[in-house]
Amino acid sequence: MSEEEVLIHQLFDEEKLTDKQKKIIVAAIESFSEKGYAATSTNEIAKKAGVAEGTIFRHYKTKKELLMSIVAPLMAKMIGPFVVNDFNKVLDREYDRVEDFLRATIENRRAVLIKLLPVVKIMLQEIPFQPELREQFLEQIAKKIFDRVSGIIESYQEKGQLIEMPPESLARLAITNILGYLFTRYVLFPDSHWDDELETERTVQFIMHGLARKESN
Amino acid sequence: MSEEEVLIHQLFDEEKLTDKQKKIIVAAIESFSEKGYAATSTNEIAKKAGVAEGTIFRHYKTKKELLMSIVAPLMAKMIGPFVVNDFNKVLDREYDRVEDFLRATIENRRAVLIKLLPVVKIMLQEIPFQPELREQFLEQIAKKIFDRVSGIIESYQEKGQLIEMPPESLARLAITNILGYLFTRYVLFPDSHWDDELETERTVQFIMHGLARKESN
Amino acid sequence: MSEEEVLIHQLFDEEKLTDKQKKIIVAAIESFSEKGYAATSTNEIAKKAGVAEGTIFRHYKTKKELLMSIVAPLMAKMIGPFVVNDFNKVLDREYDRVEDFLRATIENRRAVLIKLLPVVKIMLQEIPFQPELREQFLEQIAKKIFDRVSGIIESYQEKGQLIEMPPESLARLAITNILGYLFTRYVLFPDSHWDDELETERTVQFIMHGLARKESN
Amino acid sequence: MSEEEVLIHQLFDEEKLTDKQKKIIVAAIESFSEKGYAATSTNEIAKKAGVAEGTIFRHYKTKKELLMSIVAPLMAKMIGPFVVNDFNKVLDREYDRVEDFLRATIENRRAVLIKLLPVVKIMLQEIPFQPELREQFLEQIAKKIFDRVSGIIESYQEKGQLIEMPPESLARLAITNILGYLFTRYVLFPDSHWDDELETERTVQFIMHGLARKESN
DNA sequence: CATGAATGAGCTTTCATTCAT
DNA sequence: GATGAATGAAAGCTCATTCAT
Repeated sequence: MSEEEVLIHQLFDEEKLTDKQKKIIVAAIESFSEKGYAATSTNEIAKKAGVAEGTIFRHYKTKKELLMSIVAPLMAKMIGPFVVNDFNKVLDREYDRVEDFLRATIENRRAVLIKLLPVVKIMLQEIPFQPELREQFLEQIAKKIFDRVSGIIESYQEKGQLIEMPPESLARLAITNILGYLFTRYVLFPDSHWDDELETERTVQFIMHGLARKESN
Repeated sequence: MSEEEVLIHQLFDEEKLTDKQKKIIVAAIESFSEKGYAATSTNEIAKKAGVAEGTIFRHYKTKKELLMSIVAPLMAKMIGPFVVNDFNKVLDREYDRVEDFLRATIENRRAVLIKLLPVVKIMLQEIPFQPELREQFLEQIAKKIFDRVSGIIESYQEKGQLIEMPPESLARLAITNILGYLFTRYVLFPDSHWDDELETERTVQFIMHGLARKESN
Repeated sequence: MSEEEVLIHQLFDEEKLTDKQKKIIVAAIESFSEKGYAATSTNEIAKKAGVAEGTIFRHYKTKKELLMSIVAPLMAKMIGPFVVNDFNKVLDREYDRVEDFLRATIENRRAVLIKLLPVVKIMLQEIPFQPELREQFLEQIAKKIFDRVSGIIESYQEKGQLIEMPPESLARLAITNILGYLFTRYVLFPDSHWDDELETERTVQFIMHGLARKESN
Repeated sequence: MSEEEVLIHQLFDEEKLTDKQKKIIVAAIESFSEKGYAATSTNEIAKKAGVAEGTIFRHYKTKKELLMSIVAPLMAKMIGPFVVNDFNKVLDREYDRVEDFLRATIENRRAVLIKLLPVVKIMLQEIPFQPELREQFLEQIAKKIFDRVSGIIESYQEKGQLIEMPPESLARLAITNILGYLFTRYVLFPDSHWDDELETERTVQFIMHGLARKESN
């Protein structure tokens, strides 16, 4: 299975797509992520996909609908692991210590990010300009993840592993660092040399203990 | 002085702009940040600025040149405080403790960000698509800031205030958190209720000590 | 078949043109020859052709490509009769005397000129400004015709019918007179009264004997 | 006096032109002859002339008026030698033989053509598209020259030097050959190697005796 | 289903011309 | 007289979308 087919498969696992549809999606993802949604013409997508321009509009009423059909499944994917019903309990059992939970989360999100990187780029680019997308993202994705993470954090607080601070603030800080790390690693400087394991560990340790030297240690 | 004039003044302090040019710049910033560069037509900018479309092209040979004339000065502004020659020494004296340095830096960058927020949005949006911008940003801005912050961190490490870790990693973590905070505060959720002083303090404390509860306390 | 269809057929005999394409070509020829290439707008051509402006650019990437698509086949037509492989031999047999060859050539070129007159005008107008056209014309058309005519002249010289003079100079003089005649007749003063047969004969006689009165006759 | 000043002086001998006006004229001639009237912008002329665009329109109400102000004096120049009142008599006396008259005319027109070549090009280019120019040229220039040449020819006919044929036809043939020669020499192939004296002589001999070999010689 | 020619609104840019300075 | 900023119409060209085949 080629890399593109993996991407398609990741995004549209259950949906039935014709062969041409897949080609259109792949071409659109490539062009949108390279040049931006507004700067990509449907003609260009059609050529890259090897289909007639009319074929695009047979499957997607408008260019925007094509965009949405790409980005929407990504949102579902992103929220996925956090909305499994008994996520908390599972986590509680699986990861006794916050560090382990963080490490696992980073690895988990990293896997998704790498595979879907172009689609993630498209989503981030278009969120500011597509109110529909923005709303969907903020209320359905960001909020849910945020709430769930807050819940998890609370449970760790109850176990006395985390400092006393409103869980929302802790969630913000934790999420910022995980996403900041992945963003720096894969979007800003993908070409630098990275020792992933080491840098992950540093990020985890930083989240836990900050960067102040402990005098008494 | 209106808010717009402040923005213009902040960006183009030394440059001499005609009245029409200012109007064009203000209109372009507004439209670009609202709808994106590619989705904004020069016709729209002209109307909003109250000038003829031809007037835009008298001052800026192309639409892209107009974009660049807006974003380039921002870059200079961003890098400004970090390239003052003896920044390190000043800081060493002024801020004995890392916390104070962090707090001051957050406040300092916050001021710039608030005033130039729309331009910052434009820059972030277009960096992925304008290779010229991207290169300028990465090599001239990001790298310089990164190096300078690394230097500052080293000096605090030498004073024994920071943990032993490659300064570059520490710099990444610190910058991520400051920008992540400002981004969340002003770009993602500008409309939420924020207790700025408190949240700044939390961010600083987090950077210093992480979010693990200290057993010995 | 209308006059326009004849023109189109003459130029694009083997090519397959859609109906709209034919209309565009006809309209472009008309406008270009009347107002000149640079002074004709694509909007005007579209209106005259009864198609949308976009349709023009679907078939021809640029306005210049439209021009070239009109003029290029003319060049092929012009060179046509001179590049038939065994042209010389045929001529040798067919026209024993130079006079007969001249007369036949004038009639032959006249027929092409009349049918394609507007296109000829366009070509002559644009040769000085389109380097591509100029080069193509000089090297591929003018040179070939010139060489072939020189060859023919040489064969008549060998038969003792023409004076001793470098064939190139003779060719220049002969061609100048034939084209000069046709140009005067059809381009400069098409509306004067012309006795074509008589004037052709005069031209032929002039080319042969000049305009000096033969004292000894 | 530079080459440009010579050109200006040749065209506008008696007129009083300001320094800026001269620069405008020179720049316009250069651009018009290189790119064509319609394809030359006033902005381009202004830049090449080193004046403000407004200055052009201070001297010439429209772009077309600028064109006319360049081409009109050329027409006067062209007709010049032919309208001197007693041209015929002078010629009769000066050039007893037709050959000498032809030779002198070629040399005379050659001098004008070389100096004013760019302006001649402009005129030839624009005659088909500027009705005003066309009319002026045909009725005032071509006709007058034609008539005068016909007259001269008649006088040579009366002296028994030229064959019996309507003088208009003879005039057409003679003019065609002189212009055809000069056009080939200076416009079509200015860069070829030319032995001017020899080629002139050949042209004269051809006009006189044609290119048929005289059996009795 | 798929095509691709056709559309016409809209795009960026250029133009000749005006006019306050 | 000279300037050059300003104009807005018009230029060449692109676009998302439609529809007959």
